[in-house]
Amino acid sequence: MADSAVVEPRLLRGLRDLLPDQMRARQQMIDTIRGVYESYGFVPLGTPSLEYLDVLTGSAGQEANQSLFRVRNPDRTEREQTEDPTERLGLRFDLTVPLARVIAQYPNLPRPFRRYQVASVFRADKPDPGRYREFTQFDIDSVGVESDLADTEIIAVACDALSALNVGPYQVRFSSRRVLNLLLEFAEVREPITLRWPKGTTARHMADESGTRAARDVFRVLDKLDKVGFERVKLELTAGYQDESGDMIPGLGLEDSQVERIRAFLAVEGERRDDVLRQLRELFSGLPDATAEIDGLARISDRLGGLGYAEDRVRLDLSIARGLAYYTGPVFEARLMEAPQYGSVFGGGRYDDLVTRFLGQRIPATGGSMGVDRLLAALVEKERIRLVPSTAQVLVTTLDPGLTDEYLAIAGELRRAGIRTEPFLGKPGYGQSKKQFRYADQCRVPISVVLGGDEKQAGVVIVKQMDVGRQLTQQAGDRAAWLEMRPGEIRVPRADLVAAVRERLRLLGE
RNA sequence: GCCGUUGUAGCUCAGUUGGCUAGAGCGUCUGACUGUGGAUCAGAAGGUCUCGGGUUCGAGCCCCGACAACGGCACCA
Repeated sequence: MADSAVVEPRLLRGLRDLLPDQMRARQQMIDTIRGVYESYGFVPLGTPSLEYLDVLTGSAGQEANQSLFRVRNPDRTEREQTEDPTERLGLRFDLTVPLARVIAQYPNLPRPFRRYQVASVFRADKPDPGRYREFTQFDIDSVGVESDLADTEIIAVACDALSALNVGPYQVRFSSRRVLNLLLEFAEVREPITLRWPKGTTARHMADESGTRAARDVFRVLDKLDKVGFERVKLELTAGYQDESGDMIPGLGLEDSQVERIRAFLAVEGERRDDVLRQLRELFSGLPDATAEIDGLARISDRLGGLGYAEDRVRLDLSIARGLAYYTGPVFEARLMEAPQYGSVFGGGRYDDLVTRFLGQRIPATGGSMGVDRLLAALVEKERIRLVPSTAQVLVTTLDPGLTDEYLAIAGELRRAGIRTEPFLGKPGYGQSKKQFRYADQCRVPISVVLGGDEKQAGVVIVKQMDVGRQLTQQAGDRAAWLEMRPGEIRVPRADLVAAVRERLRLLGE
C-alpha cells in the first residue's frame, strides 16, 4: 500500500456519514420541529462549532472535560497553548453553553430572548449503538424569564413538536431540581459526602477519585433508577459494590434511615399530577420551604392542564433527576412509549446560574433539547418515516441521443411547473433503457417520462408510474411476457405532459 | 477506563493435525437483450488473509505484540 498513493477511506469511530435517504428524512424532521418552535415565536441562532476551552468547561462540572474534542488554535503555537489554557479550543458539546456565552456577549439582545438552534455537537466518549461522537441537537430556550410560565411553555412546545412529528404516543415527565434539594434536606444529607469504598478496593481503583462528593451527587445516582432498579441504587447510596466486570463502585455512605426517606420520596407517584402533589405536600410537611416549591410545580401542572396537555402525555414524576449539575428548577424529559429503548428524546430544565460564569450576574433561563438522531432512529424503526434517497419526482429518460434538447426542454417545463425533475445524465440510447429504469427504481423516483422516436412522431409522451412495476417484479415470469407488460404506463399528448404528471403525483400523494 | 469475543473480497462467511495458484453465496459490472425495472444463463472485476515480529523446509491456520471492530460494565451535561 505504501507505493500506491490511495488513502484508505475511513472515519474515526463514532462518526458517520449521512447518506441521502437518511439526510432527507432528517431534514423533514428538522423542518417540522422548526415550524412548531417558530409557531411559538422562537427565533433562530447560530454559533460556531469551535469555542475556547475555558468557555466550554466548568459549566457541567467535571464530566465535561473528559469527553471534549480538543482543537489546535491556528493563531498560537503548541507551546503557547500549553502555557496559556485560555488559548486552547474545543468542539462544543452542547448548545446551552454557547447560548450562555451569547447572552453575556450581546447585552442588547431583547429579553426575554427566546431562541432555537439546531446543530451538531461533539463528545469524545466511547460510542455505543445509537450513540455517536457527533450528533444533532435541536435546542429551544427562554433566557431572562424568572417565571415558570417559561418552563410551562417549554413543556408545551416539546409536546407540540412530538405530536407534529407523528411519533406515536409519548410522555413528558417533569419534576424540579428544587424539590430534589428539599429531598436532601428531608433525608438529612450533609455536605460534603465522603465516599465509601467496598471491601477489596485497591489503590488503583481509587486513583482518580477525589474522595468526596457534593450532596447533589445523590441525584446522579437517582437518575439511574429506571435503568438499574432500586436495590442497585441503594448500594450506591450506601456502601458501594463491586460490579460484574470487577469494577469498584464507591458508595455515598448514607445511613439506612436516610435511604428509607429517599425510598419514601420515590414512592410518591401516581397517574394524576395533583395526586402526586398532594402526597408530596404530606411527605414534606415538616419542611418550611417546601410549600413554595410545590406551589410552583402545581402552577405548571394546572396551566398545562388548562392548555389541554392531559395526564396521559404530561406526568409529574419525582424520579426525574437528570444528572446535570447546573439545573436549578423544573426539569423535564420526554420518551416515546413505542420505543422506550431509545431513552429520552427530549430533555432539559431550568438553569438560572449558567450565565453567571460569563457575566458575573445571574440571568434566569430554561430550555430543552430534542435529540434528533435518537428520534430519527426510532421513527425509522417504527416505520413512521419513509426513507427516500432522491429528491426528484420525475426522471426524464434519454432513449434517443438525437432528442437531447427535447429531454432538457421537458425537464425545464416540469421544473417551471414546480415538479422536481431530473433528466437521466448517464449514457443515452435505446439500449440503455434497462439501466435508466433501474436507476429510477433504485432512487425511488415515482415517475419516469419516456419519449423515443415513435412517440415523438406520434406527438405523445409516456408517463410511467414506477411503483406499479415495482410490485410486479416480485413475481417471476418469462422475459417476453415481462417485456410486454409495460406496467403503469399511460400515453398522453405531448402538450398535456405537465398536467398528466401533476395528476399522477397527486394520486400518489407526492 | 475495565472485562470478553472476533479480525479472510463491497457484505455474510468457509478454509482439513500447518502443504501447491485462498474459495462460496450475495452484491457490483458486462453480455445474452439499439425500447422497460424482476427472473434466468454466460462471463468479468474485486484479496499484501488487519498490521508487525517469531516458530517452521513451508503460516490464513501455531506463538508474542500492536491496532481495529463488536459485546458487556462504568460514564453519558
